[in-house]
Amino acid sequence: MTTIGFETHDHHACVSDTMAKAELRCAALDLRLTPVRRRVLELLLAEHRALGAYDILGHLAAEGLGTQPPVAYRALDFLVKAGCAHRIEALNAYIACAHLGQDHTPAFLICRSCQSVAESDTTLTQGRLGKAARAAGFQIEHAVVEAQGLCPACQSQDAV
Amino acid sequence: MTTIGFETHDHHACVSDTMAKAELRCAALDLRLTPVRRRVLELLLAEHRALGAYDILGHLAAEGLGTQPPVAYRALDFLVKAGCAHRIEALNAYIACAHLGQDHTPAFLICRSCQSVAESDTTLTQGRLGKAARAAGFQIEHAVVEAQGLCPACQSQDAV
DNA sequence: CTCCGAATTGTTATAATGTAACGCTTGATA
DNA sequence: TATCAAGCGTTACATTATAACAATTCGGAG
Repeated sequence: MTTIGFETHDHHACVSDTMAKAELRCAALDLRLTPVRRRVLELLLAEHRALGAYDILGHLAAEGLGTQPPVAYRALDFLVKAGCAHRIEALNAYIACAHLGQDHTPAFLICRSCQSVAESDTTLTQGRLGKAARAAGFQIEHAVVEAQGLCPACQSQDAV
Repeated sequence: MTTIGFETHDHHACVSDTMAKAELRCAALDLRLTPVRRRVLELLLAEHRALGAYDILGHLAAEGLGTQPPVAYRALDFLVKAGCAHRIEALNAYIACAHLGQDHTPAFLICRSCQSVAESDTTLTQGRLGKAARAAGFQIEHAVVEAQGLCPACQSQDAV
């Protein structure tokens, strides 16, 4: 289980690496990473934060890539279905996937102070929730796990 | 860890029991369970399903208890803060708490076919997510755990 | 190469969800 | 009874999301 997001890291490499992986993934799955879709993924990758659909749309509009809501929603839906991005339900927002290529069930750690989001791995059917589901005869298909709180950096700042 | 929601049960008793507990809880906490708030809780309890704010508002309007969105949202916010109801982020909807009186972190099993919702208990800081959070130095304040899939009844029906 | 069909994009309009703000009412209490 | 905080009614608006259809583009079949 690895957590990505709060450590300092080579962000430029992190962005270009992930874009490269996304290219490969889409090619392999015969999905078309069109200019709008590619740009939306870049925008998401540029931050380790969740962005709302209308934030994205603002960037796209500024760059002449689309002005109406469906443009942003379509690109985001594509990226989510392709596994290149995740939707954060608690924020009505989207974030680039930090575990591209691995089949995984994401769990998020969302900082309420700086809005950064870390992506951690979980497994669907193991652990407590899986146990409870089996006991109830419930068949899990998709899980939303989103923890909100304070990231390490913001804990320190609060203490000051 | 107990799961409530998919078993057949004495629903009338389940509703009146929970209303009684809610009365006590609000009295104990010096919170006012006003007519609108009480009615909203009853509406939520009447179903083991999540209801949207505008579903609730529809009922309230039909009963002359309020016609504008803030009426429903205020009552729902009150119930959530009072611990008598939970918000289901993945559905933008609300459900009555099934573990009233126990301090708990709810986890939900949401049937995509019949929309029924079961509430299960989890603990915040134990388990995999807690482990990952501690490893990352993240301090969890609130967790959203929502699994979507098929409840036992709907699994059988699908098989037919 | 050209045409076809499917996928994608452009656009309009609107639906669904959620909140800010302000004034009135009510109920507890000093 | 005067006062004040909490709750409620209402208007108006903000934010998030989608339906529907026309126009365009792309890749492959012929």
